[in-house]
Amino acid sequence: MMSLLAATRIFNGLDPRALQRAANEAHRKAVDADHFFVHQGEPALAAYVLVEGHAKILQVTPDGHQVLLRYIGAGQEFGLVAVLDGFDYPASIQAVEPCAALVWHGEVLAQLMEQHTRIGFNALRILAQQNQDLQRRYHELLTEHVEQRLAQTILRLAEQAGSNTADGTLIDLPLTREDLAEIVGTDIYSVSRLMSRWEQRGFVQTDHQHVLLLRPDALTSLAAAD
Amino acid sequence: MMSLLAATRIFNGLDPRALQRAANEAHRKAVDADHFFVHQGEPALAAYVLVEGHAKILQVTPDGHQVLLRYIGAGQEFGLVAVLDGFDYPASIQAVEPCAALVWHGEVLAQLMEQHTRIGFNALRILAQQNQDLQRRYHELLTEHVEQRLAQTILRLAEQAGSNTADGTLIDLPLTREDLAEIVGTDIYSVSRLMSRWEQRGFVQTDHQHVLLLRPDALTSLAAAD
DNA sequence: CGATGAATTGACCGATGTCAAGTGGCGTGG
DNA sequence: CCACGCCACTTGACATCGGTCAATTCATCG
Repeated sequence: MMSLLAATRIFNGLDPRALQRAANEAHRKAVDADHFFVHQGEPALAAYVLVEGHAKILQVTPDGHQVLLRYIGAGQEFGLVAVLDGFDYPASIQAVEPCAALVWHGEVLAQLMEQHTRIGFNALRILAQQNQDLQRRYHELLTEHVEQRLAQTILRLAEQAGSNTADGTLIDLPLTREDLAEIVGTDIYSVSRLMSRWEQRGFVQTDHQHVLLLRPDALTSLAAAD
Repeated sequence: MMSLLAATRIFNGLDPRALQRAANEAHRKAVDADHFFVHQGEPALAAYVLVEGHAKILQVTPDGHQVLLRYIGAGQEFGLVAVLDGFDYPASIQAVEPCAALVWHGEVLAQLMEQHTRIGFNALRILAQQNQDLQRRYHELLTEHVEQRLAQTILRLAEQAGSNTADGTLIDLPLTREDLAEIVGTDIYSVSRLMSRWEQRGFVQTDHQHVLLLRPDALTSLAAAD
């Protein structure tokens, strides 16, 4: 478990003794596919590091509109705001397959941070990167069209959850048209139309909730199109 | 200067000796209206706390498209990523009026953080709040129309930079139609049309780069409209 | 008083969201 | 094992929001 922790961004660069302490303080939590680790709006009491499976980070509006912010995989953390007082979880975390995570109570993690400033800097780095990522996508949303954003999205997913096959890169996630629509910020019809067109042109191949990326170069140029 | 620092989010809650140390390490930097403190993409070497004036935080795309993320005023900080190695500024900071700021070199601030974990937690809190704010606006962008977003924007600006007058809340910033367009993510024509309509209905009153908010309730209900 | 930049307004059109109808595949239960 | 129903997906027709272009007015400042 310690080597596992050493590979995470939040515990990166810690000396073995500190890692051991962190490991001792952790609990383990498993959830079934489609179930939630945490719900948006709840008081943020604990921070998590995913160790098995993939999960969605998503938000819902009062009117039921859902937005899928991103997917996370093993080694990635969520709920870091738990180290701060008075924060609620800003989003919900839903397992897309059976998942397991390590859990730290917020106060415990805060203590670890006080004694090992490295963890604090790591947390800052993580939040700063999330910020940059969000800013980039915010920008995309303001300035780019649905086709470009969908192309970007598929490239990003292939990068972070893709496995190489003989034909191309297969995205290892159950990915419905609705999921894609919630990421890109459109509806399933527009996604469907674009995917059909790309499939005809041989850029991608889709098969029941799975996407196989054949021509990343083609999508890259679509994404860049002015 | 110490009481000034004590009121900032980043140095909030520090004991006087630590405040004194922080104050000793700071430099002061002034810039004229329309000039920049930092430019997007430059290596982030220093962190700033604005002490006079207002500034814009903005991003540009290679194609010249500009996005105005938010305004900041006295006591607010920017460029905190400078405490981390290898980060570039994610946005540019432009003074909208003559401004002054306190400046810390990234490494100096990092040292302060190591010795006063409180600063680190403050920084985490700031980034977490920025994240939440961005997520909320990301969500708005995905799900809401231009009219709702413009209403939201004006309400937000009135809240953070408004002064109460006999007639209503005056937004104390030079605010062109283009500025609004860059915040909302639209063009000056759409902004102009909406503002005209609202002015006819008596919701707002505009006068050469200034906006006077007369009926916040009306804008609130517009912003909430489904 | 002319020049420059901000703002307005109308006409147009395209991207994209909405609605409707239909296909296909998979799992469940009879 | 079959049939039914559900769910994901597709496709077409249509409506509309809002972005683009063009022309004009207005205000400010040198």
